[in-house]
Amino acid sequence: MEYNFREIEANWQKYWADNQTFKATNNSKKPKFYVLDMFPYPSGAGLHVGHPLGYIASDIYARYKRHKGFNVLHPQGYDSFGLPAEQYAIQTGQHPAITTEANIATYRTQLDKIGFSFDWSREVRTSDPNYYKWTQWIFIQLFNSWYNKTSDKAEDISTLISIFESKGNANVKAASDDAIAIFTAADWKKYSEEEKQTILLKYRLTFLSETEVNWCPALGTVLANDEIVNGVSERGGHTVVRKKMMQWSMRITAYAQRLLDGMAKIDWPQPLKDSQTYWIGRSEGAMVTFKVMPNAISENRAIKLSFKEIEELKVKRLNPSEATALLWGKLRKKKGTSKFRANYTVGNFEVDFVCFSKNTIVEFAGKKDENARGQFFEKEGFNVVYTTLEEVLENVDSVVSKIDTAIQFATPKKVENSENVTVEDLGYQIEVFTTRPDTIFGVSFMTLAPEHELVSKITTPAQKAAVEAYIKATAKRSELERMADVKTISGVFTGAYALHPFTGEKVQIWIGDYVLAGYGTGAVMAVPCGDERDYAFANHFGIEIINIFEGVDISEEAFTDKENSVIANSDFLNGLPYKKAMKTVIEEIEKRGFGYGKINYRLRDAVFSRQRYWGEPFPVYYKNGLPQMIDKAHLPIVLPEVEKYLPTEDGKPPLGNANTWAWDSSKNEVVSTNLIDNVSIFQLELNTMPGWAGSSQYFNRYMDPENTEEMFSKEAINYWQDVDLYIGGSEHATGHLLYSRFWQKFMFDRGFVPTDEYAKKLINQGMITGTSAFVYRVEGENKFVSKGLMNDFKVQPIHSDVAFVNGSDELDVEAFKNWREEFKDAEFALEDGKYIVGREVEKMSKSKYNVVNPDQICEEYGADSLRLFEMFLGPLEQSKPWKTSGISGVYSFLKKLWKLYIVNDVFAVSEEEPTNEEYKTLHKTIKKVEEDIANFSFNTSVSTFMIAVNELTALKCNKRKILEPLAIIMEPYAPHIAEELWKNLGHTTSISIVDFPEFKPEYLVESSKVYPVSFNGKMRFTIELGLDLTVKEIENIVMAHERTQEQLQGRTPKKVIIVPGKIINIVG
RNA sequence: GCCCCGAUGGCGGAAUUGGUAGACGCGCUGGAUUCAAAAUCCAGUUCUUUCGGGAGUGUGGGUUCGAUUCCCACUCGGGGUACCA
Repeated sequence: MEYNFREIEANWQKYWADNQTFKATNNSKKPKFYVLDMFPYPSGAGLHVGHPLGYIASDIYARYKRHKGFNVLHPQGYDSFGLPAEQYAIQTGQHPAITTEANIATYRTQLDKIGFSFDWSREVRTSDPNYYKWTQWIFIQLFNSWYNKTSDKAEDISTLISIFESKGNANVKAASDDAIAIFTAADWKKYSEEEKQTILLKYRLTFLSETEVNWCPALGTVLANDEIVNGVSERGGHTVVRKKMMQWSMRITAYAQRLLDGMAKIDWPQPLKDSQTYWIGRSEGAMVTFKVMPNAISENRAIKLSFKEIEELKVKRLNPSEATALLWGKLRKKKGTSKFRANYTVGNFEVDFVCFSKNTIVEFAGKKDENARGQFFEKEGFNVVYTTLEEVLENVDSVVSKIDTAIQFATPKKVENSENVTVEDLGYQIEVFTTRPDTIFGVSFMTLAPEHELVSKITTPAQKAAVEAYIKATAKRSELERMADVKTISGVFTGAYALHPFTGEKVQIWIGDYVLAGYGTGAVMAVPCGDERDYAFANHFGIEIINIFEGVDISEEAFTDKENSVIANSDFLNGLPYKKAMKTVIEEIEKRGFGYGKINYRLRDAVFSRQRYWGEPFPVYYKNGLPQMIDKAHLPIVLPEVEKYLPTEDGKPPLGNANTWAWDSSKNEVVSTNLIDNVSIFQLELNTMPGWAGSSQYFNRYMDPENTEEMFSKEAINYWQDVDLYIGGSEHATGHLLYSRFWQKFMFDRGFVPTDEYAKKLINQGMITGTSAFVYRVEGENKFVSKGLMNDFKVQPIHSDVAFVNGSDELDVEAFKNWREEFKDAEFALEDGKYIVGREVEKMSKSKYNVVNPDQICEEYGADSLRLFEMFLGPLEQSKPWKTSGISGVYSFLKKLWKLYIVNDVFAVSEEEPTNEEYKTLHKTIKKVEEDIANFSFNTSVSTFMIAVNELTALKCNKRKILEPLAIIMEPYAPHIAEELWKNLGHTTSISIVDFPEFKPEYLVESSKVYPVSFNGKMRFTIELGLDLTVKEIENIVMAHERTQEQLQGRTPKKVIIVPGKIINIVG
């Protein structure tokens, strides 16, 4: 009776499928256990041996837990939306759904051959409308929510509306867009529905905003930071540029602190937690406001805007509302001193129209603004004309005449400064965020990002040309150039000064591209003595460097060791160490009112729109430019058919090609785009969702995947709760694994899920790399020399397919010759009659001809061998190279195991009582394997099995009481052979849920120990002694031993250390 | 630059709280079986040696009776991230 793995494995795979052996029920008396794998993206290349590594580990764990009496949920599915299928569609015209379906079929066949205990009845696919219905539903929930910082959780938008209705927004603490105008309850009630919606959009957890995005022209889409590698796209390696676009964003920043805090209660790998912590980038510090000194600018105030502002305002100007367009049509004709500008900024505020030479602002506010905005304009001496959109639409000419009257009487405001020069004080202020407010007395200059909105306003005439040239030069530099060249120090003085808030001294204001517009406020207070970049900048431009550290020499470099700093030369901070100084200075800043303590996060809100076809469509249509959610009852909004998968000619996303992509709001259905009338039929959103949308809650959908009424029932989520073990790659550290935590917290806040962390334990499996094979071609000849001879020639290494190479690195020359036409007639220089290849460990890839498929291995050695070998390779979390030749070890182990159950070529076990020695082997194996599974140390379990089988073979053990439990403990690792043995042992049901054998320590009790005897820590010989001996007795025996005397050569030992049961060490 | 992980025979790796370094397997060497091959089985396999031993876990130092394991400094390799104020 041979071990016929092909037959055995095919039979049991069929049995499991036919009997739904691994189907999990949503109610059981057993305790639950949820084992999850990161579901794969079904690529066209299929699986290579690296992919199943994590699945095998999780499968072992799941199978083990079934033996231990748990109701195990172990599902699998496909993350089936994504770029490759779409790229393929663009090239071939094949619908991505078709190629995806085919790829999934291949994956399924490959996975089935490995014998996983997945509950396939729960399969999900992110591209299935029945699945993405719920992705759309979550999107709507996010849209209908805001983050209340007071209750520190997401709440329904209705709670925000009721606050607005009763108190306005002045006291609302929310995660929201910056600079939302303050309004009262009365204001709110007067706002039109459109205005209300516009305001609410600034608070919603998913919101539309004009964001600077990573635009990849070659792919025609926006990419997230984690989709960009070294400045180019991860897929395809195309150039990426910055571009402004109207995009959906997710307010993940609202959860920054909770995402940090949550890590304390989850058992995830520390490096992964570290990288999330770094990505979130919490820094504690303070916001400090510096006043800009009044300048001697006498030019007109119609200062050119920075390019950032121009970009922003351009969009507004290009898409004016009807009323704005109408009024602008009139005002734009005014020239000279009556010249107006539309959508301009004054101070920190944006106004609808402004005429600087006449100090006149026109606002669509209806009435005078009593808040900061109105007060600022008043202080600045602006004359504000208030009008409304309705008024303009009704009678534009009367509004124009009102404005004419206003500018007739207006005069520019003049103020006196200390130097008695007539200047304009525009009340500009620069806000900075700093993590070192304790060093504020060391500030000797400030630097603004070139894109900072104040740059254009504060620059003096003398510096104007230089500043503009610098801004232009910076704008031209690509991200790549800026990244490649961080050492060059560049910047320009604006000519303006700020006032130091404590000392009142003049501080130069510079611009420099080392300050990033996108982080903090886009401005820094520069402390050269305490910051390397500030130091380099000051040094380069000859700016003063003030030393405010006690006993530190800063003549060569900045002193950045904050923990060991003591402040000096700083008024009330003198003598204080870092922490105390921080606390003191923040208190003082707050007391004096020019700043406050603040925690800043590096984490940005996540852009959620992709200009792609193959992704989830948004359940959104647009009415008067405002997004409207489609009711849950009408979901899913199914991805429309398009003729071309490329962006449209006018630059719209691929969905712009769809003919049937409009929403009929009365019939509640998707209709032809020709019918759009903006009355009841509207344009649907053209963007699709990013790759991480579908993967952010899939683990919860597995709990109740067939549910058509809810994403999952309350009963299901309350039963399964969360994932007990999650296995997948660490490459998702700052992508999927962060976004899914964010969504889970949101779902928790809104009461949909019972826990705010969805995975208690996470393991990152390491990568399996390939072992590439190289042949060496003599340059200019069609001749290959064996590895040992290559030094005698000038050779060029060429990848050979690893299939042609055996375990001894010997090349099958004939197979290689037949591989490609050009090698047919090649000459081969051998050594000892063999051609030896060179070997190198590289990532598995088609182009390196080092890919090994699991199917090949299953065909040749069987799934059980593959499973054992993948585990045997090394620690799960470590990356390790694959070498097929090694598999013969586990293969012959399985054959040996099989033979234990065979007597005279027939299946037979003896009912005889096992010997103590046989029991000892069994129980030490049980003990070790259970410990190994608990530690995810699957590689050592495989060794343990080998040792057990070797020992039992040596003992010629054929006893049921040993071999039956052995089959059970083998089952998680090698389920097919275990099932077959179990059946042959006379059982009629699957082995998969029988109880795991109980470990009995009494079989491992020893009466003696082979002690190592060391001299000065070096082991010299061993001696077997009874474990019941006392320390004194041991010492007497050892000291009397002839080998001891030999080692000591007459010396008396200084000390004898005896650890009973462990070692004996003689020092002397 | 910063953060993280790693380094043990020809190779993958083992040594769970500091206690016999190299388990288990591959490969290799020799042998048995065979007409031969495959398969299987047996023995050997860290280096070195004058066969008594001696050295040895990336390098240098430290703590300890004892260090692959703990501490300090460094070298090399892999991964992540990047002018974050």
